[in-house]
Amino acid sequence: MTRKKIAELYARLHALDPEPKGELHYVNPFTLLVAVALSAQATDKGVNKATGPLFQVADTAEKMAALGEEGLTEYIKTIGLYRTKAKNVIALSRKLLAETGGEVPADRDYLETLPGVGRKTANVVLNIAFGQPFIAVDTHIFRVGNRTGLAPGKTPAQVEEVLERVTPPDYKLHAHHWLILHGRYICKARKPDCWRCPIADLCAFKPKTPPPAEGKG
DNA sequence: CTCCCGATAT
DNA sequence: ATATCAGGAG
Repeated sequence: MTRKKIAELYARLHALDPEPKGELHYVNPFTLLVAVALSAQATDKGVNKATGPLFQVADTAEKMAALGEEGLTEYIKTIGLYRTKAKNVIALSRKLLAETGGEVPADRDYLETLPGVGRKTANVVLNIAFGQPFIAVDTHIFRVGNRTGLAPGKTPAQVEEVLERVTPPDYKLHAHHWLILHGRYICKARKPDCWRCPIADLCAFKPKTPPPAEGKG
């Protein structure tokens, strides 16, 4: 995609949503870290349903560690991959407690040493909790980057590298949310709503199926 | 590459 | 019924 088209793409997403926000619930960097760790292969709504009661009881590494694996499991049983997640969240809470006193460091290399925390989760925490211009590539952004031609890549790491390189500096802080929200509500995995897409004319993907029939208005 | 794994949309 | 959902580890 040309630099001109890329600038136009971001300008439109910006105009439509000047202050885009994520939909995972959290109250501090630690709860954001946990919420994102729980969100792998799960919906935001499902995660929020579980973290509501959970964070009321445990909103710090110390309290989370005190819950223990069995205690945490009772809160997150409704989330997919819950056994692995319970193990990881308790382990990362204990690790933070031992190594930083429970504080979440704004350091990507350190964050990636935590169990259950990879590149994507670390980038989300740095971007959302600490306001740093990193672009976390999740399933939505991976799809949007490839479909549109904005950031093609065979792996999330490649897509991230391209996004980092082609995204104008002024847009880097919000690029993550713009692209993820676009992917969630317009550029959907199964049936993308290209007919109401604000950047369709800039996009490499051309749908074969026509828009659904209008209800009588 | 496989495994993990319940809820929801289609 | 099945694809998908704010992935990460072995």
